[in-house]
Amino acid sequence: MDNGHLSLRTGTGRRRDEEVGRRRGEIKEVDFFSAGGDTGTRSQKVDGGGRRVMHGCHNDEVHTGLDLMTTAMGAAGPATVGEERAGLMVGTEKNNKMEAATAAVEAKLRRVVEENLRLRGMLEDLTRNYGALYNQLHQVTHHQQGHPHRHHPDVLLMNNQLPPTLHVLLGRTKPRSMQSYLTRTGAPNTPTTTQQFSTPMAQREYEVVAADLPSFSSGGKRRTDQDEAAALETRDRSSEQSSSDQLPFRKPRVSVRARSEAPMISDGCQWRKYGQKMAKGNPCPRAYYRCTMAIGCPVRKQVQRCADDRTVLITTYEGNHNHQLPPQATTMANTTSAAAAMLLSGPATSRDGAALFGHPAVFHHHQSFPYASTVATLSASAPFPTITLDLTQPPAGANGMPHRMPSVQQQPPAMPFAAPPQLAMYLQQRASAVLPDRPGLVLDARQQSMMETVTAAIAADPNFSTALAAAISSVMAGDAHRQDHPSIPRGSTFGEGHGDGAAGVGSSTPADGSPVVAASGGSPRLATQSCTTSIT
DNA sequence: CGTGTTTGACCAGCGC
DNA sequence: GCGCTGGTCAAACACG
Repeated sequence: MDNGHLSLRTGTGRRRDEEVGRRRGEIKEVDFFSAGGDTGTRSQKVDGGGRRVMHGCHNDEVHTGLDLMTTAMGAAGPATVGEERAGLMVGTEKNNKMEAATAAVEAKLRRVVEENLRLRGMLEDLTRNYGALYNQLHQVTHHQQGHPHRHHPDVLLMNNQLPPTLHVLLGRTKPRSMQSYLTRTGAPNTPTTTQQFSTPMAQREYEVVAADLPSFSSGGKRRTDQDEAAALETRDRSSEQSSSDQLPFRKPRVSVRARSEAPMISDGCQWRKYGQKMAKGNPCPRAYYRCTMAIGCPVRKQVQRCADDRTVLITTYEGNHNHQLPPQATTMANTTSAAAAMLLSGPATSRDGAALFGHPAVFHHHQSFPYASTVATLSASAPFPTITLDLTQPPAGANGMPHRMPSVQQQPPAMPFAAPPQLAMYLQQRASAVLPDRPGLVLDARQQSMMETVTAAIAADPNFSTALAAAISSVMAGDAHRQDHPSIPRGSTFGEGHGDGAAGVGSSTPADGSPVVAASGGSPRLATQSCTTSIT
């Protein structure tokens, strides 16, 4: 890339640059990446006298030609016939010179356009290679460090590319578990898997999933003999299966960052606290809950305040509910599923995602779905993928996202729950639009599993779902979408739209009195009290 | 008394 | 092998 600049800035063009720069202090760089046809136009500047001055390489001739014409036909016109004849002869000679100069300039322009295209190709290659290398570095870093949650490189990457409202993070949450997984699943007996991890694009080959295997297994302990036997049986069975349908011990996780003073976000399910631990690197304890809406429901969640910002509540869900969710959540379940499908259908979720990145069609997808690339880049990197929904940041255009309006800073209005069907339809349409050449998009098992987790974790509560929907919609649709569906808020920070957890219960509590509050059992007060003491 | 929380202990995995 | 850490269990406790 630099070569292009250097080679094209040498010679007369560079001298003229320097000259002009001395006189006016103007731009010395040439935009090589503007549209090929208007390269010359883009490099023109208007000097103080209104004349066009050409900057950059090979423009001297252009400037000369134009000046010849303007001076010949301009202010110093012929005064007499003789002078006119002489002028015509002179003009013919000048026309010939001008044509020659024009031809030379055109030839040079063609060369420059070709060079421009070549440089653009180089830039794209470099971009792709950088992305691939970054991911490799990321993977290596995570193998070497044991604290993926802290200053996650994915988050840094996303912060460069995503609107702040919704960070969809599909990354490994526990690197060491990969080794564990490989060990448990008999990696030595599955050379394909290990080889995949050692290849340059290894992170895209983590096609190990667990759709139908035990939805939740503790990394912990105290298994009964039956459990152990079942686990061993599962292991044996898994080792016999292809690597594309196994991840027997962990479900994908959904982590939600929400700014709330409440001790726990309302997600519509009933939870029973079964433990609390001090986690390393965080003065706030981590509370462990399991779903009690149905006997044997494997869903667990962890609730912890962010160490850096105590107002941020991090809730991590794991596992899939084995029971029906509240009916009012069905619509949003579809919505989140559609959103997850689209998020997970990013270009790099394919095995050759890096190669696809530069594909024109995919590039088009990036334009229409700006963070798909990020999702894709990260989606295949984890055996224990985690979707992180960051609802703590205002969906403002502070990061310069062009599709945002200043008004998004406004507090979102209470969202009518009638909106989600529209959003669901929209999301599903968008999911199709993202990959038009893959109309029958089929998620792999891991993606499907993650989708289920997303749905199960989020779908239960209208308020939570609304906030999530607002975040997703604001990111994906921008203001254009809001014009179509003005009832959808421009974004919502969970907990702000309906007050704190306790206060927010009223608006969402069903008439039948069934608990919608984030609580264990039917005692909201107890739950609040408990959580207040446990999450401080 | 039933239900849910608290909290210390236990266990497994991992790194050194 | 040892220590650290995350995750879970279960007895003790609190509350309605």
